[in-house]
Amino acid sequence: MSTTRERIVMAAMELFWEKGYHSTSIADILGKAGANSGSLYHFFPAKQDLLTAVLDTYLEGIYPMLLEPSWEGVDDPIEKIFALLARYRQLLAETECFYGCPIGSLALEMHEPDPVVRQRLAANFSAWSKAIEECLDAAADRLPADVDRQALSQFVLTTMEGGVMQARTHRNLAAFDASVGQLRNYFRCLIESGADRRQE
Amino acid sequence: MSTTRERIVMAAMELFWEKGYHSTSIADILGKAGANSGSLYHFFPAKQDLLTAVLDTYLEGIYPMLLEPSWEGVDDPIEKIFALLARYRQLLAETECFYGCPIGSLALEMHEPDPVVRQRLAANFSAWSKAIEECLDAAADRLPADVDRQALSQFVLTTMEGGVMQARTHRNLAAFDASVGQLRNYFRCLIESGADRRQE
DNA sequence: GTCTATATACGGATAGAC
DNA sequence: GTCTATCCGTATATAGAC
Repeated sequence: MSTTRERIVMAAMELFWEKGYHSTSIADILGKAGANSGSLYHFFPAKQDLLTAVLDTYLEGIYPMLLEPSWEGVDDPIEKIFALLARYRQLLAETECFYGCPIGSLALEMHEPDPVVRQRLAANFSAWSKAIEECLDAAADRLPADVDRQALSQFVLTTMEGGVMQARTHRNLAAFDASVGQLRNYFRCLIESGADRRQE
Repeated sequence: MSTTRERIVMAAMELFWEKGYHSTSIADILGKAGANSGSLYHFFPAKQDLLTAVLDTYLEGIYPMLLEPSWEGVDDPIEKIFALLARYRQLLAETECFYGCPIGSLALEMHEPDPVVRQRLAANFSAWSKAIEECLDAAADRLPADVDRQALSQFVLTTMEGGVMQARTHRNLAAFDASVGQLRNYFRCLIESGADRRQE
Protein backbone atom coordinates (compact mmCIF):
# COMPACT_ATOMS: atom_id res chain seq x y z
CA MET A 1 0.00 0.00 0.00
CA SER A 2 1.11 3.51 -0.64
CA THR A 3 -0.55 6.85 -0.36
CA THR A 4 -1.33 8.99 -3.38
CA ARG A 5 1.25 11.48 -2.23
CA GLU A 6 3.93 8.78 -2.09
CA ARG A 7 3.03 7.49 -5.54
CA ILE A 8 3.29 10.98 -6.95
CA VAL A 9 6.70 11.59 -5.38
CA MET A 10 8.02 8.23 -6.56
CA ALA A 11 6.75 8.80 -10.09
CA ALA A 12 8.35 12.24 -10.14
CA MET A 13 11.59 10.84 -8.77
CA GLU A 14 11.84 8.25 -11.52
CA LEU A 15 10.85 10.61 -14.31
CA PHE A 16 13.18 13.40 -13.22
CA TRP A 17 15.95 10.83 -13.25
CA GLU A 18 15.01 9.39 -16.60
CA LYS A 19 14.04 12.50 -18.52
CA GLY A 20 15.18 15.42 -16.40
CA TYR A 21 13.09 18.06 -14.67
CA HIS A 22 12.13 20.28 -17.58
CA SER A 23 11.35 17.42 -19.93
CA THR A 24 9.04 15.79 -17.42
CA SER A 25 5.53 17.18 -17.63
CA ILE A 26 2.95 17.14 -14.87
CA ALA A 27 0.89 14.95 -17.18
CA ASP A 28 3.76 12.43 -17.33
CA ILE A 29 3.85 12.28 -13.56
CA LEU A 30 0.09 11.92 -13.25
CA GLY A 31 0.09 9.12 -15.77
CA LYS A 32 2.86 7.19 -14.06
CA ALA A 33 1.43 7.72 -10.59
CA GLY A 34 -2.13 6.96 -11.65
CA ALA A 35 -3.32 10.16 -10.05
CA ASN A 36 -5.26 13.23 -11.12
CA SER A 37 -4.24 16.80 -11.43
CA GLY A 38 -6.39 17.80 -8.48
CA SER A 39 -4.57 15.39 -6.17
CA LEU A 40 -1.14 16.50 -7.23
CA TYR A 41 -1.86 20.18 -6.79
CA HIS A 42 -3.52 19.43 -3.49
CA PHE A 43 -0.17 18.21 -2.15
CA PHE A 44 2.22 20.29 -4.25
CA PRO A 45 1.20 23.83 -5.13
CA ALA A 46 3.77 23.98 -7.93
CA LYS A 47 6.06 21.69 -9.87
CA GLN A 48 9.07 22.95 -7.95
CA ASP A 49 7.55 21.82 -4.66
CA LEU A 50 7.51 18.34 -6.10
CA LEU A 51 11.18 18.66 -6.92
CA THR A 52 12.04 19.68 -3.38
CA ALA A 53 10.07 16.70 -2.08
CA VAL A 54 12.02 14.42 -4.42
CA LEU A 55 15.32 15.86 -3.24
CA ASP A 56 14.27 15.44 0.39
CA THR A 57 13.42 11.83 -0.37
CA TYR A 58 16.86 11.24 -1.86
CA LEU A 59 18.48 12.76 1.21
CA GLU A 60 16.43 10.67 3.61
CA GLY A 61 17.19 7.57 1.58
CA ILE A 62 20.92 7.99 1.26
CA TYR A 63 21.74 5.38 3.92
CA PRO A 64 18.93 2.84 3.51
CA MET A 65 18.66 3.07 -0.27
CA LEU A 66 22.21 3.78 -1.40
CA LEU A 67 24.98 3.34 1.16
CA GLU A 68 23.80 0.32 3.13
CA PRO A 69 23.02 -1.77 0.03
CA SER A 70 26.39 -0.85 -1.44
CA TRP A 71 28.22 -1.80 1.72
CA GLU A 72 26.61 -5.15 2.36
CA GLY A 73 29.39 -7.55 3.25
CA VAL A 74 32.07 -4.88 3.02
CA ASP A 75 33.84 -4.01 6.25
CA ASP A 76 37.02 -2.24 5.25
CA PRO A 77 36.29 1.49 5.14
CA ILE A 78 38.46 2.12 2.07
CA GLU A 79 36.76 -0.74 0.27
CA LYS A 80 33.40 0.79 1.17
CA ILE A 81 34.37 3.82 -0.89
CA PHE A 82 35.14 1.69 -3.92
CA ALA A 83 32.08 -0.47 -3.34
CA LEU A 84 29.96 2.66 -3.58
CA LEU A 85 31.66 3.64 -6.81
CA ALA A 86 31.10 0.10 -8.05
CA ARG A 87 27.39 0.54 -7.44
CA TYR A 88 27.29 3.56 -9.72
CA ARG A 89 29.21 1.55 -12.27
CA GLN A 90 26.72 -1.26 -12.05
CA LEU A 91 23.85 1.15 -12.58
CA LEU A 92 25.52 2.57 -15.66
CA ALA A 93 26.29 -0.90 -16.96
CA GLU A 94 22.72 -2.11 -16.45
CA THR A 95 21.29 0.83 -18.36
CA GLU A 96 23.80 1.09 -21.21
CA CYS A 97 25.26 4.19 -19.55
CA PHE A 98 21.95 5.93 -19.53
CA TYR A 99 21.22 6.32 -15.84
CA GLY A 100 23.78 8.25 -13.87
CA CYS A 101 23.56 10.19 -10.63
CA PRO A 102 20.17 11.87 -10.32
CA ILE A 103 21.48 14.61 -8.06
CA GLY A 104 24.33 15.51 -10.38
CA SER A 105 22.04 15.67 -13.39
CA LEU A 106 19.57 17.90 -11.62
CA ALA A 107 22.37 20.07 -10.25
CA LEU A 108 23.56 20.90 -13.74
CA GLU A 109 20.14 21.05 -15.32
CA MET A 110 18.89 23.72 -12.91
CA HIS A 111 21.00 26.69 -13.94
CA GLU A 112 19.32 29.24 -11.75
CA PRO A 113 17.79 27.08 -9.07
CA ASP A 114 15.55 28.60 -6.50
CA PRO A 115 17.46 28.75 -3.21
CA VAL A 116 15.12 26.14 -1.80
CA VAL A 117 16.18 23.72 -4.52
CA ARG A 118 19.86 24.61 -4.55
CA GLN A 119 20.13 24.13 -0.81
CA ARG A 120 18.69 20.63 -1.12
CA LEU A 121 20.99 19.68 -3.96
CA ALA A 122 23.91 20.90 -1.88
CA ALA A 123 22.65 18.96 1.14
CA ASN A 124 22.62 15.76 -0.91
CA PHE A 125 26.21 16.32 -2.04
CA SER A 126 27.28 17.14 1.49
CA ALA A 127 25.68 14.02 2.91
CA TRP A 128 27.35 11.86 0.25
CA SER A 129 30.82 13.24 0.80
CA LYS A 130 30.32 13.28 4.56
CA ALA A 131 29.67 9.54 4.44
CA ILE A 132 32.93 9.11 2.52
CA GLU A 133 34.72 11.31 5.03
CA GLU A 134 33.58 8.99 7.80
CA CYS A 135 35.09 6.06 5.91
CA LEU A 136 38.33 7.99 5.62
CA ASP A 137 38.28 8.79 9.32
CA ALA A 138 37.83 5.11 10.07
CA ALA A 139 40.90 4.39 7.92
CA ALA A 140 42.88 7.34 9.23
CA ASP A 141 45.61 5.11 10.62
CA ARG A 142 46.49 3.98 7.10
CA LEU A 143 46.54 7.44 5.56
CA PRO A 144 49.20 10.15 5.85
CA ALA A 145 48.49 12.28 8.90
CA ASP A 146 48.50 15.49 6.88
CA VAL A 147 45.92 14.43 4.32
CA ASP A 148 42.80 16.63 4.32
CA ARG A 149 40.11 14.00 4.68
CA GLN A 150 37.27 16.36 3.91
CA ALA A 151 38.98 17.48 0.71
CA LEU A 152 39.66 13.87 -0.20
CA SER A 153 36.02 12.95 0.39
CA GLN A 154 34.93 15.72 -2.00
CA PHE A 155 37.46 14.42 -4.49
CA VAL A 156 35.80 11.01 -4.33
CA LEU A 157 32.46 12.62 -5.16
CA THR A 158 34.16 14.55 -7.95
CA THR A 159 35.51 11.30 -9.34
CA MET A 160 32.09 9.69 -9.33
CA GLU A 161 30.29 12.64 -10.89
CA GLY A 162 32.93 13.35 -13.51
CA GLY A 163 33.18 9.69 -14.42
CA VAL A 164 29.42 9.29 -14.69
CA MET A 165 29.16 12.39 -16.86
CA GLN A 166 31.68 11.09 -19.36
CA ALA A 167 30.27 7.57 -19.33
CA ARG A 168 26.79 8.87 -20.13
CA THR A 169 28.10 11.12 -22.86
CA HIS A 170 30.30 8.53 -24.53
CA ARG A 171 27.78 5.78 -23.82
CA ASN A 172 30.54 3.59 -22.55
CA LEU A 173 32.25 2.94 -19.27
CA ALA A 174 35.85 3.60 -20.27
CA ALA A 175 36.22 7.08 -18.78
CA PHE A 176 34.39 6.05 -15.61
CA ASP A 177 36.65 3.05 -15.17
CA ALA A 178 39.70 5.14 -15.98
CA SER A 179 38.76 7.72 -13.36
CA VAL A 180 38.03 5.18 -10.64
CA GLY A 181 41.23 3.36 -11.56
CA GLN A 182 43.26 6.53 -11.14
CA LEU A 183 41.55 7.26 -7.83
CA ARG A 184 42.44 3.74 -6.69
CA ASN A 185 46.01 4.40 -7.69
CA TYR A 186 45.99 7.62 -5.70
CA PHE A 187 44.73 5.79 -2.64
CA ARG A 188 47.46 3.21 -3.08
CA CYS A 189 49.96 6.01 -3.15
CA LEU A 190 48.47 7.66 -0.05
CA ILE A 191 48.45 4.40 1.86
CA GLU A 192 52.03 3.57 0.91
CA SER A 193 53.17 7.02 1.86
CA GLY A 194 51.27 6.71 5.16
CA ALA A 195 53.11 3.43 5.76
CA ASP A 196 56.48 4.97 4.83
CA ARG A 197 56.10 7.70 7.37
CA ARG A 198 55.21 5.31 10.12
CA GLN A 199 58.33 3.31 9.37
CA GLU A 200 60.56 6.35 9.64
CA MET B 1 31.21 43.01 -38.47
CA SER B 2 29.49 39.71 -38.10
CA THR B 3 26.93 37.89 -40.12
CA THR B 4 23.41 37.27 -38.90
CA ARG B 5 24.18 33.60 -38.69
CA GLU B 6 27.19 34.24 -36.46
CA ARG B 7 25.24 36.55 -34.20
CA ILE B 8 22.54 33.92 -33.79
CA VAL B 9 25.04 31.19 -32.95
CA MET B 10 26.87 33.41 -30.47
CA ALA B 11 23.62 34.44 -28.79
CA ALA B 12 22.57 30.81 -28.53
CA MET B 13 25.97 29.83 -27.17
CA GLU B 14 25.78 32.38 -24.39
CA LEU B 15 22.18 31.66 -23.51
CA PHE B 16 22.58 27.89 -23.47
CA TRP B 17 25.50 28.42 -21.12
CA GLU B 18 23.66 30.85 -18.90
CA LYS B 19 20.19 29.32 -18.79
CA GLY B 20 20.55 25.88 -20.33
CA TYR B 21 19.05 24.54 -23.51
CA HIS B 22 15.46 23.94 -22.49
CA SER B 23 15.14 27.20 -20.59
CA THR B 24 16.36 29.22 -23.54
CA SER B 25 13.55 30.09 -25.93
CA ILE B 26 13.92 30.94 -29.57
CA ALA B 27 12.55 34.35 -28.65
CA ASP B 28 15.41 34.80 -26.16
CA ILE B 29 17.93 34.04 -28.86
CA LEU B 30 16.29 36.33 -31.38
CA GLY B 31 16.23 39.15 -28.86
CA LYS B 32 19.87 38.76 -27.93
CA ALA B 33 21.02 38.38 -31.54
CA GLY B 34 18.82 41.18 -32.82
CA ALA B 35 17.43 38.92 -35.49
CA ASN B 36 14.04 37.77 -36.65
CA SER B 37 12.40 34.42 -36.60
CA GLY B 38 12.59 34.14 -40.37
CA SER B 39 16.37 34.55 -40.36
CA LEU B 40 16.91 32.00 -37.66
CA TYR B 41 14.79 29.35 -39.30
CA HIS B 42 16.42 30.13 -42.62
CA PHE B 43 19.75 28.96 -41.20
CA PHE B 44 18.56 26.44 -38.63
CA PRO B 45 15.49 24.35 -39.46
CA ALA B 46 15.00 23.43 -35.80
CA LYS B 47 16.28 24.44 -32.37
CA GLN B 48 18.43 21.33 -32.17
CA ASP B 49 20.33 22.34 -35.30
CA LEU B 50 21.31 25.47 -33.48
CA LEU B 51 22.60 23.37 -30.61
CA THR B 52 24.74 21.28 -32.91
CA ALA B 53 26.15 24.47 -34.45
CA VAL B 54 26.98 25.74 -30.96
CA LEU B 55 28.73 22.49 -30.08
CA ASP B 56 30.69 22.59 -33.33
CA THR B 57 31.74 26.13 -32.49
CA TYR B 58 33.00 25.03 -29.08
CA LEU B 59 34.96 22.23 -30.66
CA GLU B 60 36.53 24.49 -33.27
CA GLY B 61 37.36 27.01 -30.57
CA ILE B 62 38.97 24.68 -28.08
CA TYR B 63 42.54 25.71 -28.93
CA PRO B 64 42.15 29.38 -29.84
CA MET B 65 39.48 30.22 -27.26
CA LEU B 66 40.30 27.94 -24.35
CA LEU B 67 43.65 26.19 -24.38
CA GLU B 68 45.95 28.80 -25.90
CA PRO B 69 44.73 31.61 -23.64
CA SER B 70 45.10 29.34 -20.61
CA TRP B 71 48.62 28.37 -21.59
CA GLU B 72 49.99 31.79 -22.31
CA GLY B 73 53.39 31.98 -20.67
CA VAL B 74 53.21 28.40 -19.40
CA ASP B 75 55.74 26.01 -20.86
CA ASP B 76 55.85 23.06 -18.52
CA PRO B 77 53.33 20.49 -19.75
CA ILE B 78 52.23 19.49 -16.25
CA GLU B 79 51.74 23.12 -15.35
CA LYS B 80 49.64 23.55 -18.48
CA ILE B 81 47.20 21.07 -17.03
CA PHE B 82 46.88 23.03 -13.82
CA ALA B 83 46.76 26.32 -15.70
CA LEU B 84 43.73 25.03 -17.58
CA LEU B 85 42.07 24.04 -14.32
CA ALA B 86 42.92 27.48 -12.96
CA ARG B 87 41.07 29.04 -15.86
CA TYR B 88 37.90 27.20 -14.92
CA ARG B 89 38.44 28.32 -11.35
CA GLN B 90 38.77 31.90 -12.46
CA LEU B 91 35.56 31.67 -14.43
CA LEU B 92 33.73 30.31 -11.42
CA ALA B 93 35.23 32.97 -9.18
CA GLU B 94 34.30 35.80 -11.52
CA THR B 95 30.67 34.66 -11.69
CA GLU B 96 30.09 33.71 -8.07
CA CYS B 97 30.23 30.06 -9.07
CA PHE B 98 27.46 30.50 -11.56
CA TYR B 99 29.18 29.73 -14.86
CA GLY B 100 30.74 26.33 -15.15
CA CYS B 101 31.63 24.14 -18.09
CA PRO B 102 29.06 24.61 -20.86
CA ILE B 103 29.69 21.16 -22.32
CA GLY B 104 29.25 19.40 -19.00
CA SER B 105 26.01 21.21 -18.27
CA LEU B 106 24.58 20.40 -21.66
CA ALA B 107 25.76 16.80 -21.39
CA LEU B 108 23.74 16.26 -18.24
CA GLU B 109 20.80 18.38 -19.28
CA MET B 110 20.18 16.38 -22.46
CA HIS B 111 19.02 13.06 -21.03
CA GLU B 112 18.11 11.46 -24.32
CA PRO B 113 20.17 13.43 -26.78
CA ASP B 114 19.73 12.88 -30.44
CA PRO B 115 22.78 10.95 -31.71
CA VAL B 116 23.85 14.04 -33.64
CA VAL B 117 24.03 16.00 -30.40
CA ARG B 118 25.52 13.26 -28.25
CA GLN B 119 28.28 12.65 -30.73
CA ARG B 120 29.25 16.33 -30.60
CA LEU B 121 29.21 16.45 -26.82
CA ALA B 122 31.44 13.39 -26.80
CA ALA B 123 33.75 14.95 -29.39
CA ASN B 124 34.20 18.00 -27.17
CA PHE B 125 35.11 15.82 -24.19
CA SER B 126 37.47 13.77 -26.32
CA ALA B 127 39.24 16.84 -27.66
CA TRP B 128 39.66 18.25 -24.16
CA SER B 129 41.11 15.09 -22.67
CA LYS B 130 43.21 14.49 -25.78
CA ALA B 131 44.85 17.87 -25.25
CA ILE B 132 45.64 16.83 -21.68
CA GLU B 133 46.99 13.52 -22.90
CA GLU B 134 49.41 15.38 -25.14
CA CYS B 135 50.65 17.32 -22.13
CA LEU B 136 51.15 14.05 -20.30
CA ASP B 137 53.02 12.59 -23.25
CA ALA B 138 55.28 15.62 -23.25
CA ALA B 139 55.99 14.99 -19.56
CA ALA B 140 56.26 11.24 -19.96
CA ASP B 141 59.86 11.19 -18.74
CA ARG B 142 58.73 12.42 -15.34
CA LEU B 143 55.87 9.96 -14.94
CA PRO B 144 56.02 6.27 -14.11
CA ALA B 145 56.36 4.27 -17.28
CA ASP B 146 53.32 2.14 -16.52
CA VAL B 147 50.89 4.98 -16.00
CA ASP B 148 47.98 4.95 -18.46
CA ARG B 149 48.20 8.46 -19.84
CA GLN B 150 44.87 8.32 -21.60
CA ALA B 151 43.15 7.20 -18.40
CA LEU B 152 44.94 9.92 -16.48
CA SER B 153 43.83 12.55 -19.00
CA GLN B 154 40.21 11.47 -18.56
CA PHE B 155 40.72 11.68 -14.82
CA VAL B 156 41.80 15.29 -15.21
CA LEU B 157 38.58 16.03 -17.07
CA THR B 158 36.67 14.18 -14.38
CA THR B 159 38.31 16.37 -11.76
CA MET B 160 37.36 19.55 -13.56
CA GLU B 161 33.77 18.52 -14.20
CA GLY B 162 33.15 17.08 -10.76
CA GLY B 163 34.73 20.09 -9.11
CA VAL B 164 32.74 22.56 -11.19
CA MET B 165 29.52 20.70 -10.45
CA GLN B 166 30.02 20.92 -6.70
CA ALA B 167 31.22 24.52 -6.83
CA ARG B 168 28.12 25.58 -8.73
CA THR B 169 25.85 23.67 -6.40
CA HIS B 170 27.42 24.91 -3.17
CA ARG B 171 28.01 28.34 -4.67
CA ASN B 172 31.53 28.28 -3.37
CA LEU B 173 34.88 27.11 -4.58
CA ALA B 174 35.83 24.82 -1.71
CA ALA B 175 35.07 21.48 -3.36
CA PHE B 176 36.65 22.60 -6.63
CA ASP B 177 39.81 23.66 -4.86
CA ALA B 178 39.79 20.49 -2.79
CA SER B 179 39.51 18.36 -5.91
CA VAL B 180 42.24 20.15 -7.82
CA GLY B 181 44.42 20.06 -4.70
CA GLN B 182 44.01 16.29 -4.45
CA LEU B 183 44.79 15.91 -8.14
CA ARG B 184 47.93 17.99 -7.62
CA ASN B 185 48.87 15.72 -4.77
CA TYR B 186 48.33 12.69 -6.99
CA PHE B 187 50.61 14.15 -9.65
CA ARG B 188 53.24 14.82 -7.01
CA CYS B 189 52.99 11.20 -6.01
CA LEU B 190 53.25 10.01 -9.62
CA ILE B 191 56.25 12.20 -10.32
CA GLU B 192 58.04 11.09 -7.17
CA SER B 193 57.37 7.48 -7.93
CA GLY B 194 58.57 8.03 -11.50
CA ALA B 195 61.76 9.51 -10.06
CA ASP B 196 62.16 6.64 -7.59
CA ARG B 197 62.05 4.09 -10.34
CA ARG B 198 64.61 5.86 -12.40
CA GLN B 199 66.97 5.91 -9.44
CA GLU B 200 66.68 2.14 -8.97
C1' DG C 1 -8.87 14.26 -0.86
C1' DT C 2 -10.25 13.20 -5.52
C1' DC C 3 -12.44 13.99 -9.89
C1' DT C 4 -13.17 16.38 -14.69
C1' DA C 5 -12.93 20.14 -17.41
C1' DT C 6 -10.60 24.10 -18.65
C1' DA C 7 -8.12 28.60 -18.35
C1' DT C 8 -4.08 30.85 -19.92
C1' DA C 9 0.53 31.44 -21.45
C1' DC C 10 4.30 30.21 -24.01
C1' DG C 11 6.83 27.15 -26.70
C1' DG C 12 8.68 25.88 -31.45
C1' DA C 13 7.75 26.34 -35.93
C1' DT C 14 5.48 28.19 -40.39
C1' DA C 15 3.55 31.32 -44.15
C1' DG C 16 4.21 34.28 -47.42
C1' DA C 17 5.28 39.19 -48.73
C1' DC C 18 9.34 41.79 -49.78
C1' DG D 1 18.08 36.59 -46.79
C1' DT D 2 14.92 39.24 -43.97
C1' DC D 3 10.50 40.80 -42.31
C1' DT D 4 5.74 40.39 -39.73
C1' DA D 5 2.05 37.88 -38.37
C1' DT D 6 0.36 33.76 -36.74
C1' DC D 7 -0.58 28.74 -36.28
C1' DC D 8 -0.98 25.11 -33.09
C1' DG D 9 0.58 22.00 -29.61
C1' DT D 10 1.80 21.52 -24.95
C1' DA D 11 2.83 23.26 -20.47
C1' DT D 12 1.57 24.61 -15.76
C1' DA D 13 -1.92 25.64 -13.06
C1' DT D 14 -6.95 26.45 -11.62
C1' DA D 15 -12.09 25.93 -10.84
C1' DG D 16 -15.43 23.90 -8.73
C1' DA D 17 -18.43 19.63 -8.22
C1' DC D 18 -18.34 15.46 -5.49
